[in-house]
Amino acid sequence: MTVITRFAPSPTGFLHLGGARTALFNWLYVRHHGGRFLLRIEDTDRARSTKEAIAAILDGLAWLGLDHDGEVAYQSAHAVRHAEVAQRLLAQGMAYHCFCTPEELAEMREKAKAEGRPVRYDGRWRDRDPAEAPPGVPPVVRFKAPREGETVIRDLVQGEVRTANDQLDDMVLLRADDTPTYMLSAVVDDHDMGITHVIRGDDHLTNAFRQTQLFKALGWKIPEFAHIGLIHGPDGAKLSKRHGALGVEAYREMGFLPEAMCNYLLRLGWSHGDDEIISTEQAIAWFDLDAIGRAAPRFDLVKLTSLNGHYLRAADAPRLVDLIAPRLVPVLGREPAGPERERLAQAMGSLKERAKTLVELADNAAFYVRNRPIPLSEAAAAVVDKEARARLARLRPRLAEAGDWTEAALEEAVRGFAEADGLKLGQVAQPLRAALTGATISPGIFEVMRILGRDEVLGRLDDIRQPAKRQPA
RNA sequence: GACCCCAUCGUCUAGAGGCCUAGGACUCCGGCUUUUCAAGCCGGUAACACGGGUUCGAUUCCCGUUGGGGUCACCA
Repeated sequence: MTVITRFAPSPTGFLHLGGARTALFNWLYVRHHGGRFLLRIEDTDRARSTKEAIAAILDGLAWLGLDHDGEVAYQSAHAVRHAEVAQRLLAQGMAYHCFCTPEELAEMREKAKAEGRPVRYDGRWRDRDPAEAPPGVPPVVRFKAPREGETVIRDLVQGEVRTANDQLDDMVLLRADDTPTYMLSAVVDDHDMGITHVIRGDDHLTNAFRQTQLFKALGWKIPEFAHIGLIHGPDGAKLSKRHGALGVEAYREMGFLPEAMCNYLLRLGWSHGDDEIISTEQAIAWFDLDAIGRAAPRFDLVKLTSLNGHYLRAADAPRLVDLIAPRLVPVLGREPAGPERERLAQAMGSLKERAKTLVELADNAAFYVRNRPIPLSEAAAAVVDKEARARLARLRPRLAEAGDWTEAALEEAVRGFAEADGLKLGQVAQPLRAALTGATISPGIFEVMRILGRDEVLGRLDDIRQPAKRQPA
């Protein structure tokens, strides 16, 4: 049997973390077993669905590298088919017209609540003659759900879960305006698309019971279900706006790499022994549903950040230069060009060890391409006091005359100077660092000098002699 | 409230009756290295929610309690 899964987001917002993880699991399951991963936009609520949301979801998936097979399906395009299925159920006596008004329903709910009874539709039109229908009330079509017995689903993650049928009321299939509801659309589309495995958030677990009943009534094969725990915030409650729940594009903006995001999301609720760093290839080879934990995991930005640091260090220089180039526009006024990019590429090796996000990386790299005179941080300004400036002034000719502009030669020159002056290396290196990078923290100073080049180094040393002309950082 | 689900360090988790003196990762704290900061390496703090069973033996199985979560729309 070919495995066919789907990711079926409703386009009412960005691709949030939970959705991204659901998509990832669906994608991995298919890539592992061989099969098709379909994408279906559940836009049956046309009032809340937007083009922007669809674009954001598509962008998010593309960024994460979760490519789907075939064309994107839009659920709204199948509305006629869905309605036909409802009519068929109606004709077979497995569904019925309900003439309750919204007000009547609200009243029913309130009364049940007040009496401490479960809030459900009481089935008052289930066996009533449509001839008794009140005038002017357009009916909805409700599913005639079984009232006895129980519905059991064998969930691939949650195990066997059962619910008494009297806990489930008669759901609406077709609204008063004849449009299909989610419950109907999802079942019909899953059947029509040949979905074999429904992997989705745990919040759909109760829907699985109703959908199972519908599948049965229609005489269709029921797909396998796998309900994965929802991602929770630090306080244990479902990730929501109040936790600052963000779309994946926000994490991209914060400087996270897609591979770090995928690795993090994969390890959130799923594990393979003690493995932490897992490549996409390994993930495909190892992934399976039975290793998914049943409990809801909490989102931990610190761990994501740490993982991102790892992938940043593993990334190659040209790619990182490409990624930070747009982030350098604020300091350069434009994206870095040829020679600047070359300089950045050379510096990337040691720069990436000092950053956990692309934001940090760009910040730390900026001094390499800044125009002179470079601004000094407060701490750096404090380092280059009068004495330190005098020291640098004495060092300058030595550098100007240095034979080779290699790290070894530069180190020898600076160390020799420090020794001759009876100084510790740090007493020379820190002022030098401040003058050349504008900060008290940077990669090794000799590497910085080498990459900056003799002219730039001497120029920046000259700049430091006229502190009055500088702008504060 | 009803129904359903869940429960190992702060967090993500390993563990599928004796391999557990409960392992790994992140965080945190030390140390090494050192021109700063990282990275790296070494070391440390930190958990089986509670109560009953079952068993020669429970983190692992069963029941209950507690705690947490999810769902109860003409939304998806």
